[in-house]
Amino acid sequence: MLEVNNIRQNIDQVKKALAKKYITNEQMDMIDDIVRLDDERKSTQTEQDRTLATINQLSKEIGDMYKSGRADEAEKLKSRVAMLKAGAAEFEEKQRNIKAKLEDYLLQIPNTPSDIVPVGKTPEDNLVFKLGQESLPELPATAIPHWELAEKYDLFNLNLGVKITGAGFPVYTGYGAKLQRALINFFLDEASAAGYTEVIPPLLVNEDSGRGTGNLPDKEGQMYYVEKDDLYLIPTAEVPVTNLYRDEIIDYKNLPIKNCAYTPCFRREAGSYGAHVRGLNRVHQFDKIEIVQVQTPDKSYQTLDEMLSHVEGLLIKLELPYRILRLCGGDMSFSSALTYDFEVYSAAQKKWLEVSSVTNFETFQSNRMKLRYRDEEGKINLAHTLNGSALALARIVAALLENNQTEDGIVIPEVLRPYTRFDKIV
RNA sequence: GGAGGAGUGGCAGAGCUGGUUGAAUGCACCGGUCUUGAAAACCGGCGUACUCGAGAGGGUACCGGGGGUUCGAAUCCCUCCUCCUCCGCCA
Repeated sequence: MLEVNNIRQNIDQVKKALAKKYITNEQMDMIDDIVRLDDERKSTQTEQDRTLATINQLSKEIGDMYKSGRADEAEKLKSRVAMLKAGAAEFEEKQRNIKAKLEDYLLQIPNTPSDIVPVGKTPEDNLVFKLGQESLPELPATAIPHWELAEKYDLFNLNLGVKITGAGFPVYTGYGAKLQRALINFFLDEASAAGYTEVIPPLLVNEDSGRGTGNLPDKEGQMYYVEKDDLYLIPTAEVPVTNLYRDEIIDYKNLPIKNCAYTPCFRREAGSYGAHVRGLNRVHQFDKIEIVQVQTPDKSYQTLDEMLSHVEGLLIKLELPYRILRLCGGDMSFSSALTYDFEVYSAAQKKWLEVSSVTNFETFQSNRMKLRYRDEEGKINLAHTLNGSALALARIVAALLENNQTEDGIVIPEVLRPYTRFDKIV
């Protein structure tokens, strides 16, 4: 959620920046309405406060009158207070309506993209910020996609998932399951080594948490919802881990906060079916290690770079061909100020698969969740929040299987062998 | 799930027969005096949000959340949430 004062002070820059996200004319108009509504909110508040102050004053006098036995005078004042109260109630009603509308508008305005976000509408317009290698691997003609490899080596089974749950819920078996566990441990160890504190959060969150990170109300349809208990299954560990600091004021000495968490992630992915979602390319449940940081505004972009190097380091160690994209305004998420996507090349499908998304939200999430910090001077400000996948498993597995297939088995990358305790899937 | 108790400032803990209580007191924390330095002692400061004001400073709201009674509520009533104790059930 954008800060009203920021909109107020930099309205032209805000509008210009939001044009890069291709917001609608309706949304553009809301920006002016927000300032107008905020003016109304202030003046109403002032009037209301004045009325309440008078009521408080009179109530005190009434009390004194009763104490000194002037009950008749008190009765007279009471009727005056009654009138004032009616007025105060009106102001309150007015104020409630203004605030609701203001909030409604504010929630519909996406975050302003950073200056360096490329202009563009679709994924084709994303900037290839870095290509991890000079050429892409070429597999022999006999190479097969990962879902066929899975069948050949009994690594995972989607039909079994259909039987016990439904489409998009893979059942990992044997080497496949072990590979999964090895990757989780590898990623967690790497994050710990990079200074992240490991967290195991709940996998279900309440509405306030969903709202805090911006998943509600914007992406309500993406999350599984448990109606009976009014809880949502997490689409990413970002939601519980960032919300750990909701409504907190953190001392600047304790920043940055660096947390990592492994969790399964649940996504409904409503409406996306067909050939491009085959195998592990897009599933409803997958495992992911997420890194989350809370940082002061002056250092958050430095932190973003640090997170990028961390993720890049993982891909290098896994010897996977990758590229880094800087997302264009039209392709980045509602809450993001700047996002880099990491894609790995899955050589049998000849496809780039997104395996990580690293984002600086600046104050967009912290404003929603009132996540603040106290600076050297004791002043309280909104913190910046950032997160990134490090990494998302299902697609990493897909690429690993495809790229490392040989005549006599699938070769496990060197760094993973201490974790898998086998060199090759046969 | 059933019965009972409780939720107050960073923490501990008063107030809860309604009226200078945004809230005693202690601890913690910050500044100062003293000291060679430290400790102790003493003095002062020490919530958040919104709002008015150039500033000094003022106003409003908040004692788990929401609603109600009243001229006036941390204090009374309703409701929801959470925690504790006992019983039941269970990994």
